[in-house]
Amino acid sequence: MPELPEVETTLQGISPYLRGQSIQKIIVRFSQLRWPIPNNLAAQLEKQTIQTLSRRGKYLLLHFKQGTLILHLGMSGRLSIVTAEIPPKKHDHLDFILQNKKILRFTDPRRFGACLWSENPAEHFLLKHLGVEPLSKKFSGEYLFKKSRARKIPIKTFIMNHKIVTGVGNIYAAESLFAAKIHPETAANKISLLQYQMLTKAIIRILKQAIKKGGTTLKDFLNSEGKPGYFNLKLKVYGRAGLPCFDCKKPLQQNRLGQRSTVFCVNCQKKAT
DNA sequence: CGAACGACCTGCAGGC
DNA sequence: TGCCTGCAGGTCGTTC
Repeated sequence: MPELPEVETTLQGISPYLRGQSIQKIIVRFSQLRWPIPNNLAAQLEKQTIQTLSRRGKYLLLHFKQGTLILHLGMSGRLSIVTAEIPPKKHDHLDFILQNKKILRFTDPRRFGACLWSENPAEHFLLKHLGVEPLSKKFSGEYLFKKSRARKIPIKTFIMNHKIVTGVGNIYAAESLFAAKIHPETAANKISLLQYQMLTKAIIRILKQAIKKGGTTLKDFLNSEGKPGYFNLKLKVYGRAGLPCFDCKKPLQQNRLGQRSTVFCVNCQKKAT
């Protein structure tokens, strides 16, 4: 489900309910996520106050006086704000019961998500090596150009590497490359500075637009209020293999690239040589 | 160092 | 209806 826009949508949805609230109780129903939820989480956080919230790439961060709770939604994770009348369902692994009686509920069928605690998040192994934020000033065509000179991997794999730039997943990588008219299999070091500048602009524009629309709902993404996002109405290539390209009307092709399905237009997206 | 790929896990669609 | 296969929004860890 979640790439950067979905995580950002989630952050914006839950923040008003969480900021300044203390945690009354934590219920862990199932702790085996990508990494086990720490045993001492409840002892650590009960009666403590969530001061602020933020996002780093696809990670959601809840900041407390003593440290930071790091949440990742994996492929199928979701956070919602519920009340005690709503009984937990099968994959509702974790509840944070707040002072205001609202509950922050973590749901994740595939359990690729994570919930970890760190007293020094900047040095945490999951966050330490993350690259630039695509919506920050550091993200530019020059940056990608420079980082890519020794890289022969396909450009799509390159921009999905979060040590380079964080938060660009399979949907938005495909959409951005279509917008920039770059073939997803082009070697990263064969792409010109000018093309990287176009690509950077496309990524920024598409991510911002997706956030504005509340993210992309394919099967099951719902925001924290249980409402879907509407960016899927704007998708031009993702999920459209075999259907006509919106620009040239030729059928879109689907290849497998770095173990991920990749849809593109052979006609509009040219490989650099 | 970079590249390729297996691994983690459930749910669902499609073929037989 | 049921069984089997393959695929799904992520990304770490291992191996070469």
